[in-house]
Amino acid sequence: MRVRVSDWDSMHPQKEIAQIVVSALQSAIAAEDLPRVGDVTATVERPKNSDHGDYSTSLALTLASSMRMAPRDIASKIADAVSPSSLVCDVSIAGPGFINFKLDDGWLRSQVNVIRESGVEFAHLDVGAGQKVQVEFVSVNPTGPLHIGHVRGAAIGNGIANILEAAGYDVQREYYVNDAGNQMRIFSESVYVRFMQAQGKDMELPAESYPGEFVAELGKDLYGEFGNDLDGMSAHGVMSVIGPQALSKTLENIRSTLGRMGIEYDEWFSEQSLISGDDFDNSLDLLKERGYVSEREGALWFLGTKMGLESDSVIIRSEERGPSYFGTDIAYHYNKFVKRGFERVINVWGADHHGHIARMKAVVDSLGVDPDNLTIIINQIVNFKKGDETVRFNKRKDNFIAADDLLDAVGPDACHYIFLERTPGTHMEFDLELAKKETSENPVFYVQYAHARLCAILRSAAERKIAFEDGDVSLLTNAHELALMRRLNELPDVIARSAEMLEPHHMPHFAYEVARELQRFYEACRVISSDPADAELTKARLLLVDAARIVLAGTLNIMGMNAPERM
RNA sequence: GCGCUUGUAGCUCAGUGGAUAGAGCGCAGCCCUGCGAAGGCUGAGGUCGUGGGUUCAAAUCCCGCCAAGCGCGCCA
Repeated sequence: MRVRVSDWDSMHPQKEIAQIVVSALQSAIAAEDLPRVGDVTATVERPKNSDHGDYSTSLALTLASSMRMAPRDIASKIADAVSPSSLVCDVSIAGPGFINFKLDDGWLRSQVNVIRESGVEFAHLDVGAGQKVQVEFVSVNPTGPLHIGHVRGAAIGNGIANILEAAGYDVQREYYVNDAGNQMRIFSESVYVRFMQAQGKDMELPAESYPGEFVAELGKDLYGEFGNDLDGMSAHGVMSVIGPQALSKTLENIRSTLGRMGIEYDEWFSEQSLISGDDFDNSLDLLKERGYVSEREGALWFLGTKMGLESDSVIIRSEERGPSYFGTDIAYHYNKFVKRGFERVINVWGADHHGHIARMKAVVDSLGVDPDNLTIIINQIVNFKKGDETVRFNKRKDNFIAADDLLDAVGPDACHYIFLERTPGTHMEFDLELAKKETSENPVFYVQYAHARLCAILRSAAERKIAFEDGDVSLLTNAHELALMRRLNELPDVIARSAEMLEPHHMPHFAYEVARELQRFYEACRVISSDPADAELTKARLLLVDAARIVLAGTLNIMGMNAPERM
């Protein structure tokens, strides 16, 4: 028999209990209390109803048919075989055959000290085992500032990267800069026309152009900087000077917006470098070698149909023989997997690119890389709501709202929280008024307020010169104290699940639950007491408050948010 | 037409094939001589879009249908 617990390697309660279940099952079988079975996966979940304990497994129900026994009988054999541990104080059988586990109060209390000693790292895992993972996100064309729709991808990509880091992966954050191809040429031409207009020349934008204000300003600025030096130069010459300048200014604009969100990239990867270097040629050679390329109608095609796709796609266009966007994307993924050796790549894309997923997976496959190593996360577009009115934006018409406007209006923290709170697949509605509200209607505020309140208590203790380092956690016996400790110790489970499923939305939900448990505790348990008889209890509760502060701040930080000490 | 995504409380959203489907907001009511009331407690509110199927067990998996969003280029 082979028993699989899960893929997790490091210590957290859920996984510990899964191991307890597996050992119990194995020893019950060894003792011939239960029949032998084939492969078994032991899943331990957190029951919805807290009356059912802290953790629960339906293993007995799953085994019932293969063991030809009543589920409750199997459950009781497993439960009897559970060996004692400091983690669990009670194992019981309930319902049709669930085995429920209750965490030991003493263990929960000891964790207060563990959290205070190790900081939020107490919840960090080694499931990633240092595996090289790349998270590529935002990657908006550098032809203008980010708009509000891009902020969701930024929050999600950054959140996933932070979570994977906490789970022990070696994470690289990357922005793919589309600085080659058609779009870039049109951008350069638009900037050039605006540049000439700033000079007073009567010139009109070509049919294909970026008519926006941003490009107009860019042309004006560049004229201010370079106008005199470029006098009398050919159009081509001028463009070759101001084109790259316009690009770097635009990238600087994007970088600064992301910087406001606290997002820093390890690499801004140039599309052009794939062509000027040898990645494009090498990836093409590899595909040719493996038989996935053919020439037809003057163009070079990727034979997607050979991989089960509906159609083939152009790699090199017939007319000017330039690589298509898809062509360079092949080279880009070749570079990621083959050249740079990422074991796993996660791309966060907007919903308008979902048609590209199957193609990209097929490309990776045909390059000889397991397509499962490429995960593409699609975030649906966002509707913004102001009161009852839906705010529409449209890039073509240039009436889009800049990401910076959103950050000005509601702040980076609210953006992180609200975008992370919903799963990427929801066609979500962002309520602008709510995000701004400084009341408990707004979960962002509720959570940050809870943290500020903890800090206020600790400040107050400091002012009263209460030293609590030597406090005794065994005095923490109140139901609200225990409920809070239970919650704090979920963080490793939450990180494990978020990392495994690549689902950042568990983080804000957890942060909210911590804040709520905290407010209940605060309401029920006076922390700093003026009664000398309570001096020891005060110290113990301050230890708990400090541990809660560490967990809440750590959670917010993983979400890319600040944990304010005052508000 | 084809493909992808979504459909759960009045609204915004969670929900790992499992136990009585949850939370927030909103609504009704209640609670503070002290650490931050920017808070806490209680209650009402559901044909899980719809029709079949698989299963000991389905909001969850499979198929059909309906509705919404997005995409189907030698654009990126």
